[in-house]
Amino acid sequence: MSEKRQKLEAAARKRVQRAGLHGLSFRTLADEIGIKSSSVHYYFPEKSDLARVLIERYHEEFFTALHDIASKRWKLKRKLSAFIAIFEAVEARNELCLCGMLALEAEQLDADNIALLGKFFTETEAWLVSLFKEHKAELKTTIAPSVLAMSLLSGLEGALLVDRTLSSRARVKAQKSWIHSLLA
Amino acid sequence: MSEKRQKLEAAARKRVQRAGLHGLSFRTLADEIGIKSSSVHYYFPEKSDLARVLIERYHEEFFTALHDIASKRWKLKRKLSAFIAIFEAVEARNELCLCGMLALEAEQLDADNIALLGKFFTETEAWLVSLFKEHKAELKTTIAPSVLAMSLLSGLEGALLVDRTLSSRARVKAQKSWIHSLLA
DNA sequence: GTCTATATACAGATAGAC
DNA sequence: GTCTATCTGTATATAGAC
Repeated sequence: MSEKRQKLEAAARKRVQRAGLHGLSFRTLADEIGIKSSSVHYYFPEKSDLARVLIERYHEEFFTALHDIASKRWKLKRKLSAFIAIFEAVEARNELCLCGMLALEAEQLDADNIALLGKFFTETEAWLVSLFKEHKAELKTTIAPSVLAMSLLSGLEGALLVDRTLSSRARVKAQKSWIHSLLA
Repeated sequence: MSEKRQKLEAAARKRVQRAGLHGLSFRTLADEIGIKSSSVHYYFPEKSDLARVLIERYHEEFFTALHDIASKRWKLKRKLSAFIAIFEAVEARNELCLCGMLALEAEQLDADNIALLGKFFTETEAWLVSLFKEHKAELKTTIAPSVLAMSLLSGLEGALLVDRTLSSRARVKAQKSWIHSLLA
């Protein structure tokens, strides 16, 4: 992948995680990289092409991190902390989850991209479910793993959103202390 | 309040809860009501004025519902179900929480409106905290009421967002079953 | 690959007549 | 209160030269 393309993707992603897809324009994106907007169209013919690439790349990187965590010989508590740390890092950069942001803009996205978002969420939940099942002995709760997985992911996505309006990090922290209270 | 003004607010609110503030234009809003966009400016000089009114009205109605719930002689479980039902109703209309939607668009809002969003979230959490304290005996958990409150609200906001990409209602349901598992 | 130039559409907002 | 008309800005996208 060319250097320009990489710079474009990085700048676009940061902008989307802060201001949403509609908050990203080809003009300002081009300005930031030092080219003209018509040149951005050379790399991404339409805006939906750019959105698709951003989601796919985010998905890739996110699951690379998840696989890293899963491969470690750690206790459940530490693995979950590492998972939550991904969201803490996003929050520390004053950003939102790319897929969470785009989910809110679903009305403006095409069906393909919405499907990619759905895939991101269900696969993340599936990863959590397998984690909970693998470490079943370390969980002291009767809540079903799938409910736990959905609640944790929803909670983190919502926590980023609420915290943002208050310049706080308390809600992501709350998610962490809630989930930790269920561990042996 | 005039009838036109009321119609405008209702239509604007529905549109924002589906497509966000940027997905609402004075032109299409005017078309829907049967007036011209310049007439919309008569009621709401700038778009931020409309946003402010929408947040304030949503806040009002939301807390009217909360006060109704709090005044009932119900068990905690039933009160929490009624609270969650507010979000289920939003989801059933294929909408998002108005404040959750605007939180994602925070970058485009002015400071006053962001403050109103923060107020909505903290007051809702405070309401939940007082509810948990009032019904302390019905709670079988060591999790602090404030953590519980933040987790539940974040969870519901995030659940609406994730469910939307999957045309599902499973995540709001998961929030309900998670919180119910903590009740005596 | 990148540019200039432009087509086209739509946004928020205002002036001034009625 | 509502209109017509318009200003101004910005967006996506494309054509065609270099």
